[in-house]
Amino acid sequence: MQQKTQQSKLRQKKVVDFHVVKVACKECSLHQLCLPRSITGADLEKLDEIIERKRPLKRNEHLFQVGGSFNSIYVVRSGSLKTYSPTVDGQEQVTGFHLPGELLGLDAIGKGKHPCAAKALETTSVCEVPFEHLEGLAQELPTLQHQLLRLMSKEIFDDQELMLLLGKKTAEARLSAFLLSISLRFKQRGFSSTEFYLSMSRNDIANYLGLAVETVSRMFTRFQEDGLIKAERKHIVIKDREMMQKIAGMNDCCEDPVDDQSQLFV
Amino acid sequence: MQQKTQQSKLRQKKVVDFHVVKVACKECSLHQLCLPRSITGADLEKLDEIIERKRPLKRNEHLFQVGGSFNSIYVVRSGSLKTYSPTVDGQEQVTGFHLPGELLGLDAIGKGKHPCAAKALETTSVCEVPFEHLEGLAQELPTLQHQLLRLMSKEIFDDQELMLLLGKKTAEARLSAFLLSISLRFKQRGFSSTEFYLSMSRNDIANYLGLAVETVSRMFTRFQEDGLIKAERKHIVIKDREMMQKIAGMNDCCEDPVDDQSQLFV
DNA sequence: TTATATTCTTGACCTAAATCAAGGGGAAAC
DNA sequence: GTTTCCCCTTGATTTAGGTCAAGAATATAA
Repeated sequence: MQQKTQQSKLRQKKVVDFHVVKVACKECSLHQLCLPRSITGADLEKLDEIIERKRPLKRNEHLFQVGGSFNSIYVVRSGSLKTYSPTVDGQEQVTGFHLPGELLGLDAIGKGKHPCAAKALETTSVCEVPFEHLEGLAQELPTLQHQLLRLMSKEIFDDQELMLLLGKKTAEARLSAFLLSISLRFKQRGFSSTEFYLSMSRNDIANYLGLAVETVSRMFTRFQEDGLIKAERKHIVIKDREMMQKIAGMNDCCEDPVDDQSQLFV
Repeated sequence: MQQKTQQSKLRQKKVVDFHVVKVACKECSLHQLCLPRSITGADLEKLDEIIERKRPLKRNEHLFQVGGSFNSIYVVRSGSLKTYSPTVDGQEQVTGFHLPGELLGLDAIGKGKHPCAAKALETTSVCEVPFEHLEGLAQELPTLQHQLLRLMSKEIFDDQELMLLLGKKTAEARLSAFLLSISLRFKQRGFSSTEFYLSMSRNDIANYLGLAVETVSRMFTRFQEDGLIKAERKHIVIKDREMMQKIAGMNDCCEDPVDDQSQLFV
């Protein structure tokens, strides 16, 4: 009861709508992660105005489909999604996983159409940021323009890391690097970096890493035997991070300190 | 003589400097490829002002080194470069090839340092675009901001295509896709799409595609035997594009019509 | 020009991971 | 509760492509 009243107060003049629940950015638990520090006050309200919160997606629901027209970028608030595109032979290719605080849709700006589909791996809520508005706002706010460019640059950089993984690394290095990457991303969002829940199936992981499911499964088993991790179904515990980094053949750059400026909205 | 006088006229009040030869954008042969159509007149002059032309690089000279601080993005005017980063085991990983009209350095915006090095594959000239100035200008010119975002998005999209290649395709599909990609890029720049010169070594190609040199060599041989291409050292002729597309397992999207808006500067 | 070093090609062999095949265990549906 | 289906694991076998080795062609240096 008490809580309800508080929430109402916070929502202030906003219409309560059970389908599109609006929660202002400054009330969001991920606020400090999400916005450039320098954006505050009036600017923050401007941002807040253009952002829409969609009703949560259920598992396996799509956020957008391949070829769908691009209007917005999305930020994961809770839950997780995978993006994937169809290949010629009717298979699907998983192109990425998106955890809370991470963006989707940047690859669609160029063509104005989504080159991949996005599907929720669990119950997931996202913020929708209409791109035209965002562009307009970036025109006014240099910090925001800068942040946007940085974010896209980071995406390019990350993709290149993954290319390296796919092109040159063994199955065991790939899985190790994958787990460490997930671990790091959870850590950056303030979650445990040693213990987490993998919302995606082994199949999705294999697909993403360019391996067969069987290979991934075998690697999980081997990592457990070697005492590197504890894996009970989707619940993972990293036990020997040091060793896993060695196996992954990590560049030092992957251990860079968390960059607070790395996110835009949540 | 006549020509010289003309050039002098065109260069107008600019100081002639043999180290940094300045040539205005509107005089550049690649002008129409390079600039968004809507940028003209006074805006074009603003752009022109911030761009620096560096003296040409000789083969094997570096444009920038790994870890070098990021100040500018670069556009290839003629020649070509490869970008590569060092791996843990002291090897190098080729992350891309850059043909005339293409950009380098977008992956460095995020961290402010170059995550890869860029080396000329032949005598190469580039335009240098100081990033701070570009950002400032994009703040004034919405078209430019938009163009910049589009370009970065395209880079993300292209990287994802390559990830797919590296993760799922056979050696023969990789090489076929590579050759078709080069062919398309030459075409977009107004060169022949069926006959071209590969400035990079087999080694670089193999590295880039995540294959052994020997495998690449064998594939070249096989493609010739099958009458798909004619390859005499680095001179390549595409003889059966249709079949190569089949082998590459191309998504239809790769045959998209040329997008004039795809470039920024040259 | 000859000498030396790359870069490329080809062949023989081997290994990492794919494929094929068969069970086992949870979660969702009835 | 029981059934169904999907996801995961494990084992046996195959294969694409890596590695090793050697020679040919071309480029670079002397």
